[in-house]
Amino acid sequence: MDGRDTDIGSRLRRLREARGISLSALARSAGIGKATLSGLELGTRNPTLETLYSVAGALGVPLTALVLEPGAPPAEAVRVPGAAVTATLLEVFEEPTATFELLRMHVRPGVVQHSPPHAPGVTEHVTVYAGVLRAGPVDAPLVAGPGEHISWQADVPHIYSTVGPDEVLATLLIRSPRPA
Amino acid sequence: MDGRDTDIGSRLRRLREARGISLSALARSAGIGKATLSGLELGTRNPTLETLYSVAGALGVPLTALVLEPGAPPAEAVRVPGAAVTATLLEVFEEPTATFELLRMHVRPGVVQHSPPHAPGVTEHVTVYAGVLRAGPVDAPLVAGPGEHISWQADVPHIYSTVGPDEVLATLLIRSPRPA
DNA sequence: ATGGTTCGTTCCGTAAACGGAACGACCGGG
DNA sequence: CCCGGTCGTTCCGTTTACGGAACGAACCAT
Repeated sequence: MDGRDTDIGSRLRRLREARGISLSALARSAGIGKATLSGLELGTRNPTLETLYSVAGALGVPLTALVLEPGAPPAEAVRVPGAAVTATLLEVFEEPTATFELLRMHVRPGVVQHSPPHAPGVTEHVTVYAGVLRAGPVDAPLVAGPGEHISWQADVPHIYSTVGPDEVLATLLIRSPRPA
Repeated sequence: MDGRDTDIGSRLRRLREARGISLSALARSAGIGKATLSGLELGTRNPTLETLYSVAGALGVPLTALVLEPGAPPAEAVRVPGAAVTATLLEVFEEPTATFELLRMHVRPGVVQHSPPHAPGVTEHVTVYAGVLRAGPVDAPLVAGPGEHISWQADVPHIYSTVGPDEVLATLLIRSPRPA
């Protein structure tokens, strides 16, 4: 019953420590008591919605960042039946010279996904979060582990697959130059 | 102060009535009191996280469906007073070994943003969409143009600034290793 | 009419989330 | 050594969210 609260507690503590601010300081800027924040991070409290809004606001994150459910399926998932890759479009940027699509990408192990060539000049940029990804042109694929970033020209046939048994989680950025 | 609660209340009532179930029935299946649910829908209560989980579960919706405004503007921008950088959190990834925060970042020209060091091991990864960005450790900043990607260790003081008169648009990925 | 059912709200005692204060631990500076 | 400061936790009185019960209203069948 308190498992979820503990989840939120540890997630909250990591978010706070990632910013390098103290518990006292965060409590102060959030306008809540240190006891409240401490108990929240330790999972010994069942926070009120108002409290959650306060800390989320002080951290500068949306409330959903604190209450993210691990098992919740992403609503916008684009799933090609039987394919290795599932992608969720995060945002699209329309720039004068190009269009950018930022996606979150899952790659299931054991399958090699072939992708047809895109329009000329299109490049793909992947930042790997988890697992090891092998991706790129079919004749010259690249490999990237957690935290690494790879790019390639996508106007030729290219592939996505995992290296090893683990699922790959990454962000995929597709840059499509605007036809002049 | 209760504006947000009212928001959740009316959204909850809509979700319930869309399913054609009564307040009493939902309270029963959620295992909470009718008084609690009534007050929640009317916006006269400040619900506990546990209560929200119960209701969301009984409705068969993720918790974010109650908390997130579907048509809400991306009003999560984090603005440091008088600073050059405005960032919007796109997503948070919780991995066994690290936490990733993916942000969309704007950098205004003409100002140099100084950022204090983060926790040890934190790295930042930027993919530039538009403009030219100069960022990284204060003593060794990196430069990236559109489509380019740079990374650096963020556990030392670092800066963000533009090169040239144009605003910079980029994605910022912050990787915070989980303390072992 | 009348009894039985369910509706959503309000009342109320209890459990617990809240903030302030005190605590020991830790850290430079004098 | 001994401060003054900050750290995160714990203690404690106050506030309040909780569920059970009671309420009036609406509805239906007899």
